[in-house]
Formats: sequence, structure tokens, C-alpha cells
Amino acid sequence: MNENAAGAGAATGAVAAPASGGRRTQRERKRATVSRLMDATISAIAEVGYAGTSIGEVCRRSGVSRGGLFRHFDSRLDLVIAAAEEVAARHLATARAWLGGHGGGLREALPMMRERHRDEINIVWFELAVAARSDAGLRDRLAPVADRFYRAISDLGRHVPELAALSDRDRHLLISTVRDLFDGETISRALVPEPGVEADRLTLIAEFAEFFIARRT
Amino acid sequence: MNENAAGAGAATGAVAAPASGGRRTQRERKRATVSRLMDATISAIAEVGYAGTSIGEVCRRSGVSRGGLFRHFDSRLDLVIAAAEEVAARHLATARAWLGGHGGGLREALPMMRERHRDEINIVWFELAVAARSDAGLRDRLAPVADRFYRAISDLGRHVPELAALSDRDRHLLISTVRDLFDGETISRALVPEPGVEADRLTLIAEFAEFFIARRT
DNA sequence: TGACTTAGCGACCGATTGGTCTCTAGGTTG
DNA sequence: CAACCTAGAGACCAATCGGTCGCTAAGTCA
Repeated sequence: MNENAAGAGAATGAVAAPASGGRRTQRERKRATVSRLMDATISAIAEVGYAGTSIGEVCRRSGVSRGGLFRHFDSRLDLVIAAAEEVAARHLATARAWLGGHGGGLREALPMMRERHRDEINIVWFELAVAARSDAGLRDRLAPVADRFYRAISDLGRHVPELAALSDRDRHLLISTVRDLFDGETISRALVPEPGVEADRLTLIAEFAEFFIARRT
Repeated sequence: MNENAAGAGAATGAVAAPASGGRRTQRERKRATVSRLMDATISAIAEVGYAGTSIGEVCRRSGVSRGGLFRHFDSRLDLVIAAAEEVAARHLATARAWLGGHGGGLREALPMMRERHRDEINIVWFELAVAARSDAGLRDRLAPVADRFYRAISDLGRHVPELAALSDRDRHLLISTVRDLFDGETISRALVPEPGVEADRLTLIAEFAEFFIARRT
């Protein structure tokens, strides 16, 4: 009868916890609920896909009612676009943190990049990108977000010493190519896993990048 | 009221046309209907995605009734798996025909491969591969088909002179990598098209493939 | 405190989903 | 021709879809 089964357990509601006592401001209440909805939407897309992420599914996972959801998002599309922006931001934040704290060169950055593209966060992104191909409404809303996201990924390459010397154009060519490759690999490996090939491929990509850099500098 | 609007116009029903006169055998009737359903399923997945390819959508496109559809396929999953097998077969047939009639080397084979991966046929395949990630029933049925399909693609490489000398392992590594790259590219370009980058990328892949071949032989 | 606003709930709506069932049309076989 | 079988049609089913609406709960502010 009641869709709200998950409760607040899975949510990161603590983010907007009251500063003191049991009383929360309206701002805090709103933030906490939106945050639970975001987490639920992201995990739903990752686990049951874009098509399976119905309003009911998100309500079930978040413990928020339909009425509560539609208070903060006008439509499913609005919810999903918010999740896409969140997911792009998290992906970049994690990668940036790694590049900042780690002085690593190309041979360390590539496995990091592959790991990022296999993470739940990027799977959600990719799921939305694929759905956008055949859903005009989603595509129109997602395209500008994608444009910024993809550019930001290429810009991150500046923090890798070997790539810093490349022109913007060459660096973007190289990184966008590796990005597409990792995304394609994420799909084929879900269907036909080939751990040996994957290991060899990482070496191959590193050789490819070094070959490319040598030719262009 | 009636879903059957398309009629027989869009179908390739002519394949199973009666040998003479207006009378058809049961075999011919069945073949013609299944063929119309396959074409409708493939075009539907290509245009409205896997999730949008409902039984109703396929019936509308094919002009076959629900009863007629379920006469030949026990479930939507059966229909979709049949379409996947058809799509893999067509992809390979087209590529094989090109490689047979054309003596072309690597520099011609790569654009052909990219074109194949952008074709409606491969988009249908990829749409199913992505859906299979979060749909266990689909994944179980699609995995063996995918295994054969992917292996066949790598085997096609033997017909490209430059790749013939490589070991099976190296050839598979190279071709599966390019395959994943082209599939990933097909998605990102639908959202953020970059014709200039795509042109540069094709050259880049060719140069790298030549570099790889030189190192391994 | 009392008036007002925002957050959140869940019954409800019409449309659509995958699938079933009964019935008719058409081809096959004695 | 009669009996039989497969092909195909479409009304119908329960479940689920995205979204609405009237209501109560909680926070704000005079």
C-alpha cells in the first residue's frame, strides 16, 4: 500500500542536519529531502537503468512520497537532469581531487580515468547519454550539460605533466578518444567480460598516448 | 481503436511472396509476418530505443496484431533476442561483403568499420547491449549472442592484409579496442557532435594501428 | 499566539504496459 | 467436400506509468 519503505537510512540526509536540537529550518528540510531524492535517483539509474527509474522507484528508494517529490521537481525529466548535473559534478570532483593530491603521470592517470568511467557515477551519466539518443526531450536538456562536462574532462588533462605540453586541440582529441573508448568498454564488458584483454588494453592505451605525444611535440 | 495502421507498405514481405498467383503456403505466410515483425522491431529500437519498443509500437509499425505477434514469439524478450541475432547477422554480412569485394587495406577498412558502427543496425545492437546491463533477463539471453558476435568481428580482421600477420590475441586486442571506441563515439556524438575531432580521430587510429602492427611483427 | 507559507503525504486519474483468450480466416490433408 | 490445423485479429486483463489535488504537518513572522 505504502511506497515509502526505505526510510531515511540510505540517504545522506545528515548533510542538512539541524545545527542544534531536533528542529530544522525549512531550508534544511528541503535540502535533506532533495538530497535523498538525488541519491535515490542516481542509485536507481545505476541499478535498474534510465527506463526502470520510475517515479515510484525513486519514491520507494528515497522514502519520499510522490507529493513530496513533485514539490521539488516539476517532472521526471527535471529530476533526471538534476541527477545528471550532480553526477557530472561528482565525477569531476573525484578526478580533480585525485589529480590534486597525486602528482602521478600518464601511466597512473589512465587507470584512474578508467576507474572513474566504470564507477556507478559515470554509469549513470552514460545511461542518460544513451537514453538521450532516442528521447528528444531528454537530449535537448542534457546536451548543454554534456558539452560542459566533456570539455571539463578534457581540461583536467592539463594536470597530467605529459599532456600539459600538448595544444588544447590535441589534448582534447586524445582525451575524448580515451573517454569514448572507456565508455564503450564499460558496456561490452558487462556482456562479455575479458579481464586479460582489458589488462592488455590499458597498456595499449598508454603506448598509444605516448606515441601520440611523441609525434606532436 | 486499431493499432494496425502501417499496413504492409514498410515491410519486406516480398521476400516470402507467393511463387504464383495470390495464394500463399502457411510457410510463406509465417515467413512474411515474422519478417515484417523483425523489420518493425529493428526500426523501432533504432528510433525510439529499447524501452520505447513496446509490443504496441511494434504492432503499429508492422501492421500485425498483438495476437499475430504472440503467435510467433512467446514474449517481448523472445522478439528482441530474435532481432538481436538478425542485427548481428546483417552487420557481419555487410562487413564481409565489403571485405570480399574490396581488396582494401587498413586505411580503407577503418572508415568502413566506423560506418558499420554508426549504422542503424549497430545502433540497435548497442541499444540492446546497454539495456542488458541493468536487465538480468535480457543479459542472460544476449550474452551468448554477444560472445559470438564480438568474436566474429575480430575474426573479420584476418581479411585485412596488415592485420593478417598479427597473432589472434593481438588482432583481437586491437579490433575489440577500436570496436569499443567506435561504440562510445556513437553515443557522445549524438549529444555533442564534433566533426573536426572525429576526422582527426580516424587518422589518429590509423596511425596508431600501423605503429602497433610495426611493433608486434 | 494566530495568520501565513512551505514541506510532505497518499488517494486518485487517464493512459499505457506485457500478456491472454476467444474467435474467424485461410491453408492442408484425407 | 469435411475435418483439421495454423495464422491472425482484437477485446480484454491486472499492473504500472507520470502527474494532480486536497489535505495535514512543520516552520516563519507579525
